Amino acid sequence: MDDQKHSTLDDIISQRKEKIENIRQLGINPYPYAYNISHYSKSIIQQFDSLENETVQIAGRLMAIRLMGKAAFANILDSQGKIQIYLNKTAIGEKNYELFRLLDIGDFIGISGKVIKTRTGEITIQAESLTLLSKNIRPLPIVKEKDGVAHDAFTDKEQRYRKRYLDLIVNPQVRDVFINRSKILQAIRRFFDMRDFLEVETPVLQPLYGGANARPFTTYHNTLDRTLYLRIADELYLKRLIIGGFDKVYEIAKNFRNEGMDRNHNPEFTAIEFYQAYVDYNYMMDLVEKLFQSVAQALEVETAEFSGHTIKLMEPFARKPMFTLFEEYLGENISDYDIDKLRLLAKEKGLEIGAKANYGQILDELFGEFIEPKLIQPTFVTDYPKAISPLAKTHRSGNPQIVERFELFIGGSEFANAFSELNDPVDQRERLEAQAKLRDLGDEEAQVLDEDFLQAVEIGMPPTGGVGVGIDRLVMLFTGQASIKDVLLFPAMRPESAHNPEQQ
RNA sequence: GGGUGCGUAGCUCAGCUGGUAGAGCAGUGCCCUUUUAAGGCAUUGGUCGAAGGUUCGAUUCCUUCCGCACUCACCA
Repeated sequence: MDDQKHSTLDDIISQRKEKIENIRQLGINPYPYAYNISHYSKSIIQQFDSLENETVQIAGRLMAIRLMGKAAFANILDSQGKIQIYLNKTAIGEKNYELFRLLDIGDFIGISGKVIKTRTGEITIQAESLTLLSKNIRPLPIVKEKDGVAHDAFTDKEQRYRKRYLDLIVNPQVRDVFINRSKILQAIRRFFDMRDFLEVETPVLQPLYGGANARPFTTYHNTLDRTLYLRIADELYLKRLIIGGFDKVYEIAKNFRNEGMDRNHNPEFTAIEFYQAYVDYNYMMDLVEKLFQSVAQALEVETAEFSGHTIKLMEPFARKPMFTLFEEYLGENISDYDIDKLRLLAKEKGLEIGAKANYGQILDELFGEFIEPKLIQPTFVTDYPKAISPLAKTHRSGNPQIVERFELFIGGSEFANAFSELNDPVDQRERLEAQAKLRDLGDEEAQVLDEDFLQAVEIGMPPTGGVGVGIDRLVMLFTGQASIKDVLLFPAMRPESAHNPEQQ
């Protein structure tokens, strides 16, 4: 017998193409146009008592075949989960059984049949008819499972990220993460819509970029014959809308930053920014706290497991001025330190500080090193140095070095950044001019002076509170994922160029 | 960017101090009409990430490069 067939990947693919021809010769279209579904796997299992012996029609992907001569069990995966089907030659007929023998794991099929329980008690659909819905020609990773333990699971992270469709087919817990991501986005939109915020869209392609300290992506518009930048933040456009008279606006959008990639950073990431007229950062703190809690409610959780800690989400978030935290964690009241004393303190604590660092930057370094990692439970840190906050209003206390700004920290990382927005046009111009000087001195992340934005502020901006929240990180918190790649369907990956040198 | 580790069949993994590779699953053929990591018998399948080097001989040792993970630094 020369029926043995090789099984390299190419062999398997050509075998499956032959099967497609065989199926066509049976008079069956391997790629039909539609199929009527009456139920999904999960609803059949949940409603078994009322569905027993009823006829249902389901469709999904064949994930396992246990063939026994003239009968077979198989598992079907649909959008809700898996269910077992049972077929035998007598019930489905000669021709359909012949078709079944030409099927492979990975094919889509439709099954019409009775809901039964097998001898071992598994809810099963006893097929009365079988319809091929789409033939697979490239083999899937095979994952087997017993007692909830997956065997030979598809675990290679690189392959999972590069071929997310396989990851989603084969790893059900991955599907859940992205379902939860969608629920989180829905909850956020509902939260702002209920409070009469207007959802807006502002440019991704910008002649100038601003609103954050970051390096941009650069692109080029042929008709305009000029360089454009991909947005690094929504801030300056959303403020123009507050100036334009919308009192409450929000935007959920991709930002692009031409910086490093690691488990907390992807070159494109999603953020929400929201602005409200006539309120200050205290009001916004309340709003952020309510936002997090309403997301928790939408997911029906009160805590989150994140970076090895149980985060309590439903209790009031701590609120502490930066200087108070310094006193708590470093045992020193540094509120009236000048730059030299700060520099000395940093040195004593063994922290390397660049020679050009200003007062605010040294303070920020100290904070990032000694305090930030210790802020595990949700904590609003308030009142930041002015030098690192060019868009925030000077503190009402009168200390000219401090602005009204807060950041929310959870599990040692930043989740939100907010200001009482600077609306004094003269002050704002001076601050952006100071940033421009930093740029001239070589700080690539310093902000660009946006003349149109300054003119807008000169037209008059009401007192305004503004907040930015990183959505990917929020999803990491609520889904317990340690890497941003696990909450992005298609995370940025370096090209696999080794096998395709032409693509370079 | 630095450090550590990894890259072997479609998938999951072995491969000891160098002698051109093995298993399970998937595939193929046969048996099997309530199985469930179904089972039984047989069987195919690999430029061992890429390129150089050492060697009579490299999956194994060395160098460089590519990719991924972890980690430190930086950033949201």
